[in-house]
Amino acid sequence: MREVLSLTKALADKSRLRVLCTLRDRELCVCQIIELLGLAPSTVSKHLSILHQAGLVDSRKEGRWGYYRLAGEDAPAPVRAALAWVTDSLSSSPRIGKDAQALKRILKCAPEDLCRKQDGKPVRRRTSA
Amino acid sequence: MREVLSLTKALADKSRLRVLCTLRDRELCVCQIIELLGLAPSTVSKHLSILHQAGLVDSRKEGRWGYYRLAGEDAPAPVRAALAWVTDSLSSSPRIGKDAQALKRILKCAPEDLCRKQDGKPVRRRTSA
DNA sequence: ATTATAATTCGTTAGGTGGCGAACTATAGG
DNA sequence: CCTATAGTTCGCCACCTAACGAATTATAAT
Repeated sequence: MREVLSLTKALADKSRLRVLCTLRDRELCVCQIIELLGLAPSTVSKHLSILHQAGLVDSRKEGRWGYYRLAGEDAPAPVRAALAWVTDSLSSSPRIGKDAQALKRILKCAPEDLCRKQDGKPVRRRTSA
Repeated sequence: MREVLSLTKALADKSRLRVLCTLRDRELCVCQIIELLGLAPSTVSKHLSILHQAGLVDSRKEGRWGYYRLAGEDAPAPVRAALAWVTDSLSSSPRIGKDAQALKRILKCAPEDLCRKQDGKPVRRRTSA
């Protein structure tokens, strides 16, 4: 019961549903998810932590960069079923469609550019000469 | 998105998950659900209202008595999938097993007896004579 | 009609949750 | 070593929500 409840609680938030749907097709860097949601890094980190604790996403560290992806085939059946249900039920949602468009734009930027933008600083590589 | 979110929020509560699992096999009267959960009638009524608004349960009135059952085959696909996921994922939960046992006991009482007990009054039909 | 009662609605309260910024951690680069 | 930075943790605040009892509604029984 506790495991299922941690799943349903993790799914009971709009931002977290958006993250799961966006991760459906590709692994993403934290800074890319921050850009997508338009929320403070601390907030996004908390969301990802909740998804991770529920077992819905896996994560890996590569240097300073953190990457998240949907839980794989080795995940428990309830987790896999939940992911299938969510991504399926939301596949035709306008909001998720917009996110998919936004992701295309985000993927054109290098991750470091995103992080600079998030600090409110100009992207040096582009502003300097 | 809003519909899915109303579903996940409805599922993100222990009492509501217990109700759904208990309704898996049979329609139940409100007073029986109150007895099962051990919560105040007003609280249970709110829970049932949330489940109903999310489309997870149907209800009918018969005189003073209210009955609830799981949404049927005419329900939208996300609803049916959610119900299948929940009841399936929790089928082996100890808590749900206990509820199934408790339900057997509850079903042996007439509904009116349950309601009297809930008022803290003795069940007259049994205490008298 | 009056009373009893199954259930819901309302008002309140305590605890949970999402949001942010500041401080912190850990890694990359000078 | 020292600075910069990706990400997390912490502290705080605003809002939401589950819980209860009281009041209300609607139906059955006397």
